[in-house]
Amino acid sequence: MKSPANGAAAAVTNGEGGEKKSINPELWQACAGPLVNLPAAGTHVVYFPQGHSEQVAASLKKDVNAQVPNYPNLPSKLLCLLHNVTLHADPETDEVYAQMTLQPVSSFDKDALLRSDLALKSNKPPTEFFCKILTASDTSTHGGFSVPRRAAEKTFPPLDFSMQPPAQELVARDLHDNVWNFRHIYRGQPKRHLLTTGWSLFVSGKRLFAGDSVLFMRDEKQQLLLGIRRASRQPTNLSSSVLSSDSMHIGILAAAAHAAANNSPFTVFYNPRASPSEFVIPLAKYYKAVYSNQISLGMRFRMMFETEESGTRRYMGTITGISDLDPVRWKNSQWRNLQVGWDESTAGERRNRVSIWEIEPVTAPFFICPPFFRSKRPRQPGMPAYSRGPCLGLVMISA
Amino acid sequence: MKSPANGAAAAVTNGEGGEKKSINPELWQACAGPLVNLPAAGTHVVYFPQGHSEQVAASLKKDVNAQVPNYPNLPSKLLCLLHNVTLHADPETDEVYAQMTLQPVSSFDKDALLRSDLALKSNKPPTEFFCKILTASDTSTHGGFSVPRRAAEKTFPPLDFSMQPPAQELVARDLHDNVWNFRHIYRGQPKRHLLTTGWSLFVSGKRLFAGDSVLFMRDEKQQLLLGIRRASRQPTNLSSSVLSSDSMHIGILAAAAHAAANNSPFTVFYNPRASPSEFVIPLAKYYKAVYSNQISLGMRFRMMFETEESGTRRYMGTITGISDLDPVRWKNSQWRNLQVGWDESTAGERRNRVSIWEIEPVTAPFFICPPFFRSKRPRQPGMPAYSRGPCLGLVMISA
DNA sequence: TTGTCGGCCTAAGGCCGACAA
DNA sequence: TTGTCGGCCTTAGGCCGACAA
Repeated sequence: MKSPANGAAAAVTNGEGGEKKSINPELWQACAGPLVNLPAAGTHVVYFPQGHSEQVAASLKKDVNAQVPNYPNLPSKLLCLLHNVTLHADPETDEVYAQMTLQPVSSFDKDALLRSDLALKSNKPPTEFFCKILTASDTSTHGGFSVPRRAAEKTFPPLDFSMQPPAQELVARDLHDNVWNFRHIYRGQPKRHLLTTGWSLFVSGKRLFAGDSVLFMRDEKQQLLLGIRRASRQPTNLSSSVLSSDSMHIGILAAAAHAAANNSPFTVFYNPRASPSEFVIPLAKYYKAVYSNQISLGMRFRMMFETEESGTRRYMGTITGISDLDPVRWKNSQWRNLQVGWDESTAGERRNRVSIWEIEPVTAPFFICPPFFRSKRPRQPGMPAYSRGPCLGLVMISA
Repeated sequence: MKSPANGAAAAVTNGEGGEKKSINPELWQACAGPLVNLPAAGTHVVYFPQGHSEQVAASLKKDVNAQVPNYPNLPSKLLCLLHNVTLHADPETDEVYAQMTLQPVSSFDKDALLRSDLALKSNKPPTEFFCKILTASDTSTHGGFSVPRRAAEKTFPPLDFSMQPPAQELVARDLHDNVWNFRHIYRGQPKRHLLTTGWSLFVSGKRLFAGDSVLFMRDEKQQLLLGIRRASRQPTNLSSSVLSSDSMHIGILAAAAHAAANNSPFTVFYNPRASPSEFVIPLAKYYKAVYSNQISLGMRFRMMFETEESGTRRYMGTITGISDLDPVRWKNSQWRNLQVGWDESTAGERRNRVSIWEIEPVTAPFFICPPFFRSKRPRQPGMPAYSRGPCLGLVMISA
């Protein structure tokens, strides 16, 4: 739990048994976005096959409602021990994703909950970086890259201003540890920071277009790191030539069902920029949300969203309904079972369904010493059904 | 069964519900290679999940022996009705593949066998085309494409030799119906055919390298068609960021098992250049092989292979063993259960295991009126077990 | 017959400050 | 502060026949 970036081991695997290079966890996190929070290896998590299926659907631009058979023996959530987390980046597109090895377990004890909670709280603050959305000028072959002033001053090594014009060579490494060289110069009238020589090689090599983002940061050795984020939400339906989308959906469910039936480990890939929501939730986060928040119609809440330029901001909303997202296949599932409306009319693109662990209720702030640290079943009967009922199946036993 | 290219419907789908453009079946076939023979829609086939699994493994450069659970209820072969065949090409790589909708059936009648046999025989001879492996000069930015003399004379529109030098504009369409323009000129000392202007755009657009192949053909309207074949056998493990390879293998098997249990349709993708062998076999082809060929150790046979430049040639070999490829998961499977040796020492790269329908026995040539057109079980007990036993499950009933 | 090279010309790449949003 | 443009120079692209495999 003390390894970098939420306990995730960082590795790139070039195919089976291929050479492994380490991926910088801070750079991975920066590329993944400020809302992504991977659970720590060795802790307990709650896995939602429904959300996993959604990610596949999103990756394929396909409807979830494919010809997928029902798996009546597969519950809508699985309590799992997270054995392993490795960070990856697609060698072609630099798309970041994480591989997690999960093992279903039938129960957890107080200690597991404490460890999960501790891991959540021990998250390092994210490393500082700067992120710029590329303009038409940045990506044109005609010129170089215009570096925002503050970004250059904060992230790049200082220039020697006795030179005329001040300039230096920058060396930056990407997620695959590939080296990129840039000429950094401070010139023009008015003066500004520019990357010239080497920049267009980077743009064409990564196939960047206006609207995509580039980000720079420095690691603990002060070395420059370089990541990208693509704007184009167009799902790369590359895999379609190998496997039908039906088979993929079935594969997800069958793998989880098989693992659940045998309590055997299974592997999932989480792609933060492809998926609308995380589907492997730290146990403590899940538990706090379900047992601390009393959900009711009309309830007010806040929720974090990512802004352009990789910032975050909260939006206010109201719970307008509580119902199953898929009443046929996933009855009584907590996966995005809250229907919501948003305060701001510009919030049209925001999702109209969320899960309880994604929101912060405004009426009932979270207390430092929540009731769930009592042993056994923390709540008595008589509470609202939606905050308790679906929790059946997550059995906490005394240590 | 009279539609072009073995009854396959030709379509490109750009994602779910996207615009559909037709794929030229002759061009698809030329890109797929001379050995590929798709079964006709509406006929019966035998589907081998084991072979399907091999294709996924090959696409991922992964071992088949992943953490895939056993599916004891899934037989090693499924008799299916082939509802639908559509031809596709990956929009990124031009990789060709076919999508087939299969429905497991429990039995077939004489008529089904006859229809399958008829479809096999009604295959049109493949359209003529020329295929050239690109040289370093062809792909360098320094020059154009050197067209083999015969190819230019056979496939391109004739030049006007009164011009000095003789030249023309060529317009060719690729699998996606994209148009490529080339200047075709006959010049130099000695004289030769060249493609100049437009060629390098094509090379960079398709990301071609020396060793890849390009092929030209003309359709029935005398329009020029243009396809590519990549040399690089490096599997594009693109899909790895979406689905773990375990889930893919499980998905294949679970989809087939579910369909088999319910006699419901399912969809498979067949990628001729990724897969070592076809895994959807026309019923008649399977039946002839299994019931006409008496396999024994030491038996001599011939087998077709694809040469460079898209030709075919036969190699001679000897059966050296008969055994299960995977005795644990696929017991008594006919999938590549023949161990073979090859006459030519240069045959080192050829497979050491084949399936019975892939070979032509030298000792027992196929007769025009084989015994399997008799109704009911065509052979009596007492025949070698390997040519009969595994056929259980394919039940032919009288019409 | 066709792959590669040197010569030569041209179009695209790429560095610059001007200017304005 | 920074996005886009015109000016101007450099480099890589690309067309040619020579030559040899």
